[in-house]
Amino acid sequence: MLPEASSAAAGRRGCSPCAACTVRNLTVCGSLEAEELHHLAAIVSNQELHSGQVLFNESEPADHVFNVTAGTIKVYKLLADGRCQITGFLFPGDFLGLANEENYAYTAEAVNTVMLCRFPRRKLEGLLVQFPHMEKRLLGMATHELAAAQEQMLLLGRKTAKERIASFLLMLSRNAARRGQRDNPISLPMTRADIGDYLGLTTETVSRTFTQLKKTGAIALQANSQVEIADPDELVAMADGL
Amino acid sequence: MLPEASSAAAGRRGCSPCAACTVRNLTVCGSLEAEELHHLAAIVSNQELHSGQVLFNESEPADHVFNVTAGTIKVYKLLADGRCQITGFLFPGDFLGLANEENYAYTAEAVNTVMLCRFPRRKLEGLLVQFPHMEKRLLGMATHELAAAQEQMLLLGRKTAKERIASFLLMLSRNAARRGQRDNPISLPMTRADIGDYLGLTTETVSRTFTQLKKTGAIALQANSQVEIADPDELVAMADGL
DNA sequence: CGCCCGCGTTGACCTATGTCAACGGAGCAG
DNA sequence: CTGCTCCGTTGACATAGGTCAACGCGGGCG
Repeated sequence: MLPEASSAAAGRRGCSPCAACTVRNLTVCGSLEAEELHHLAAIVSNQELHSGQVLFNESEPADHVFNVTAGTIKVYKLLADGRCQITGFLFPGDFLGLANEENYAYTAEAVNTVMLCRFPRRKLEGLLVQFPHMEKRLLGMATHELAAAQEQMLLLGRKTAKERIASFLLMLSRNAARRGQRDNPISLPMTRADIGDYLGLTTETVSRTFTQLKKTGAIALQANSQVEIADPDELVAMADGL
Repeated sequence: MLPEASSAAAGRRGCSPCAACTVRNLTVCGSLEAEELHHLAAIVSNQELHSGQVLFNESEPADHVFNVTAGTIKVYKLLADGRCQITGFLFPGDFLGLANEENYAYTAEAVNTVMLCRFPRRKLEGLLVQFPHMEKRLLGMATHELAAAQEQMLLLGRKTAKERIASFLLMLSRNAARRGQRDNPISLPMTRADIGDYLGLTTETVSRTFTQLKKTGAIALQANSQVEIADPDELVAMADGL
């Protein structure tokens, strides 16, 4: 199954699959020249995951790093009694698996059908030495993620449920725009429980808050888990606690 | 005042101040050879801050990066109505000011008297090109911070007040150990309000939780804001929600 | 075709933590 | 010495959001 999907993808993309990659410019690979891309293509393999499948578990040996090319991944940490904190949703162009330690610091699980590029960590580290470009890009991406993490801490530590939901919707909207997709009716591939676990709320509170925003006319819920941002200014003001 | 402090520090350390730096091995500078250190020493200047002084404000142009050599810095983000989230406390050996964007993403303020090394960002970026060592180390530090940020999200999103305080104390203890200091009576240079703003709690809740831990015998409050961890195992269990 | 089962929603109620207020001690300034 | 002011602590009370429970819908499977 997997090899088949992999070769099919490679076939679609010609001799160097990476050269035709549609999300390349969003990620590490965007920093490379055609010649360098070949080195990358030589160590990459493709992988497909279905909803609910786990890519790797927290504290497993961190042998690979990945690039999402399609679908949505959630990344989370668990407490002993099952309490869950999702630390991020990853979309096409996002990178995951980077770790200092020998082991992953979190679990990664597919939210819907996901396509990934998979790189053996050792080999990628070898390439980093050859291509400082890439290391620089990686540092930039890590710095960017760090800023996002700090924003999320502000949300988790100090925002109300309404502010959290508003911030979340705006984040998704901006994220979609950054990836070149439409930014207004946004799609929520994840469940209410996932949203709750990301925002430090319960499903019930997420649901109630959505209905509240719907009633005030800030958003409109459409078919297929699409959400229309009816009043963007209002939502922005809400997200910032104004 | 500042130049005086700076030259005094340089004098104490001999011709290349960095060579004698006691926190060098904890930070970026630890990845450099003697020769490389000279390049770094050429662009560094020293700075002193007193309690409450702001090193830089959120959204100010990010022209410098810093290394803490003594004291404690708090780094925070504010909401329009004054709600505050401290995203980190920085101790000797910690690095701050890294940003992708043109501007700082947070405010940095001295908790007590602080000594810093200050690097012009442009010049440091120039050195990074020459010394891939350093870029690698920086990436490692960013990755480490990212893991810490995810841990903090779990804390803010899902832990109870007691679990937060226990986690906080253990974090400080481990941090002190990493810097080669004693790890048991730990010192809390920051106020209860600061601790609250870091843990997403109010001063009152922080205070109440400390007294609760004191009563159960898990910790003991000593003079000079020192806290003794009386029952480490108990505290660890508490921090993990067991 | 009809039955589950997972998901979202809503309601009633509960509680951890926030809010508001008072107070005592330590350090600093006059 | 004396009186602020800041900090930490404690108490009484309020509330946002959690918990528990019920229900409806829609899609996949038998």
